[in-house]
Amino acid sequence: MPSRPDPRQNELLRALPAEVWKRLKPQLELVPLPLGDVLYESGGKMKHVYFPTTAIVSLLYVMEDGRSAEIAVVGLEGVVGVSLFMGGESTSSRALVQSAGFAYRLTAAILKDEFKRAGPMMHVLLRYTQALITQMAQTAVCNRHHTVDQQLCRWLLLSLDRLAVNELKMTQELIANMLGVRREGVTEAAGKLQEAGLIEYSRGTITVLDRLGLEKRSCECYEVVKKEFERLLPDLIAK
Amino acid sequence: MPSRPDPRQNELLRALPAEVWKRLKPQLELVPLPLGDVLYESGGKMKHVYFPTTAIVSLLYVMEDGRSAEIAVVGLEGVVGVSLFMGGESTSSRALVQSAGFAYRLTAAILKDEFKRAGPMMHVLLRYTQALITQMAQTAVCNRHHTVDQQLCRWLLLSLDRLAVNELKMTQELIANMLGVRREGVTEAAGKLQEAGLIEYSRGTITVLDRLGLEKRSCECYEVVKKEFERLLPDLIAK
DNA sequence: GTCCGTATGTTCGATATCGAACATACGGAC
DNA sequence: GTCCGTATGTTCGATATCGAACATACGGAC
Repeated sequence: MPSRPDPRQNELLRALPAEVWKRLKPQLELVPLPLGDVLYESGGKMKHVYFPTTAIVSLLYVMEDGRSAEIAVVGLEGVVGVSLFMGGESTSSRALVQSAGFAYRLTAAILKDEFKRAGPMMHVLLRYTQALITQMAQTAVCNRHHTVDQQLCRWLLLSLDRLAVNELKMTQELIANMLGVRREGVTEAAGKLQEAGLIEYSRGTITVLDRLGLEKRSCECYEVVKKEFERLLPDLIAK
Repeated sequence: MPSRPDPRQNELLRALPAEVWKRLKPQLELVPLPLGDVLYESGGKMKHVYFPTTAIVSLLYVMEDGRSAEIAVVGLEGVVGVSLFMGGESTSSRALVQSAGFAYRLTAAILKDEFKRAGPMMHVLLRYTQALITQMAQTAVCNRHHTVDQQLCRWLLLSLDRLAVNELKMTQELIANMLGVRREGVTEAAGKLQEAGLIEYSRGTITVLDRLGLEKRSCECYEVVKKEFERLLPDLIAK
């Protein structure tokens, strides 16, 4: 893990005006997020919201029979725990650390107080939630219509966008759980991508060699989500 | 279509305290929503939000190749156009009238003004959005793991919950578009349900005979979504 | 350097869904 | 009552994914 990161690496925190930032900065608590850590369990009460800087967190739904599927992925562009300020206190999904790193967190009480001011923080959070909704909707469509090959490309790209490096610490088994397919399916799809020279992998590490190539092989879902984030988030500061 | 309905049939409007209601009531415009009407097109600018009373609206994503999938369904328990107050102004999905009826609408400007007061209306809308997020997440998982048979049950139940009657005006072709599967798949699944005595249908009308039976055949997804709505929405008024 | 746990690779039959083509029959318009 | 558009029914080969079983081989611990 890298050394103590700047909280402002998180795009939402960076978007806050100085006045708000001054108020919140002392309340932020740095937490290391090791791979596999569970930030929220389905149905559990949320005590914090997390603003990742170098970590990536998957929002994962686990079914009664143990099968699972990723609903969305959150990195430095977002926040984990939107249901806290939306009013639910809990979600029906699990928040799982997909890539180790750091995050800053705020307690539920402090976040809700700040949200209630109905100022810049609220606007930033709501706008991000809107982008998250798009990602979830796109996941639903992608699950319905696209092949494992395409989905793997989409997934790699979405993860990559939330990291500073082009290397993912991830086994095929874990990716399979995220995509909600068999491990063998991922092996096959990843094999094709490696053969095509787009990625390289071995035992828990995937290196992306040709990002553009991945984008070409991916379904439209990646582009749609990315563009929506770009549309909603760049002018955060102006709000 | 039934005669002029009471706007308070819509659960979100009903949840508003008298003071807010007095302010908004004169601004509400009754609109008939005929089957197949498109309230928003993907990417289009939203001019209104719609509070259905007797109509049902599908949030549908249409892909480049024309294939589609439903992301969520909205009826008297909700509102169409959450991205308007979330900050996006538009969504990447289409809002399609799935069952004819009525809705009341507010202009974007009036809704945003009311939202900005950060009062009961805001809380009601955010809480509903949280429930909508659950529905979308569940759709993603359901698309990944469940059979067409199960999904048809889930879909019928979700639609039924948003209607006053146990009869749906819907062709199998349209249901197929919603579920994102072939029409033949729906014919087969519906055939099984009819044979089992759970539903009865002919040329664009589906009557549910045995609701409990449908629930038994459905995947867990229906229950999860329903319970989350019940958890989030009954205490709306207390907020 | 060796061993062993675990990540990755391969194969095969089963199954759900697809895509296309065509058949049937309901029910409103006339 | 007849006609015809359209909703529903049926069949068949193709394909993606599943589920299970087993093989291979990397790389850290010792």
